[in-house]
Amino acid sequence: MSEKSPNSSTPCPPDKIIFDAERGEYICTETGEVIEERIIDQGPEWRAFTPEEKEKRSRVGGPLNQTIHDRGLSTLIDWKDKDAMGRTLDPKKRLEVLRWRKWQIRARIQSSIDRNLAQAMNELERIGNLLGLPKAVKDEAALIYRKAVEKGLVRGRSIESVVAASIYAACRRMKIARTLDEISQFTKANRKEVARCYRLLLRELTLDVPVSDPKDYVMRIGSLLGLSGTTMRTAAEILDKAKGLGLTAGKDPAGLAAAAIYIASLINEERRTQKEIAQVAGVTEVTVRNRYKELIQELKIQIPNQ
DNA sequence: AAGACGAAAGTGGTTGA
DNA sequence: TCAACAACTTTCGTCTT
Repeated sequence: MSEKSPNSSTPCPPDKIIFDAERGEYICTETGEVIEERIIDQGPEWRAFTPEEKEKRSRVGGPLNQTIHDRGLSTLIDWKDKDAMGRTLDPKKRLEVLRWRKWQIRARIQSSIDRNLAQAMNELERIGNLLGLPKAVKDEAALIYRKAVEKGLVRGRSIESVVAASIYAACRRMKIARTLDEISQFTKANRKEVARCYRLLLRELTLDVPVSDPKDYVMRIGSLLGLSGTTMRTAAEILDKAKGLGLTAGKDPAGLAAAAIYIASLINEERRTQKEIAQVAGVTEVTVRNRYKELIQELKIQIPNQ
């Protein structure tokens, strides 16, 4: 699916390629092109300053960032000063229980953010992969989510829905066209909830997100339908003109893109049915038809028959 | 038989009082 | 908080290829 390969045909002088260890990508300093991503860092994920430390931390078991999740089975120490049989505890025992409680609460607070993040990253990775998102988008989403956790926005909301909202926000910012429906499809949370979280993120984190452009959808819809570059370019031109005439305001960008694709497919004799296009665009045929009708009318586009 | 078209009623979200 | 409203969906009947 990905066209990116380490030895792609694009000329990029070897001395211009640098390795970005943070992101795990090889990047060309000339063009900014990502040569290869998902490089596995073979080194340890910790630093040791003394030989003893190194000895102590040698790797056994999984990596440090594995998800640690208590599955809701963590022990709770009751606030009542009774033992399991319901008897009142003697004063000495009481003090001891008090210490346990304090210790436990502290440990939980300290690890709660980490645990939350670990679970969220798991979830993010899962959804991101199902949607086929590039690493850069997942990173952006992770960053947004982390900020949300730090601001305490996740409290009272499900991790899943906030993760989904972060992904949506990241997609919007990176101009990767994905609808809310597509993203919430892989989540237990419904679209409404994800949308609400998304708006919350925008407001609380003051993310600036560019207005979604129907042209962003053209590429994806086009390639999903196996259309030629010419057709996609035609569709983009149609959308540009439509924008100039102010036809795009308040309309579903996916629907507009679908209609533009439909028209372009007719012009370039790569005909696809309205149903096919509507399906991959995530709108109905009716919407495609309505946009189509508006576009050819307002732009005075002639469809060559046959 | 499948696709295109359009009308009518229903739905969820935004806006403005 | 509620009602009006625009955009979109669902459903269905008709016409065209």
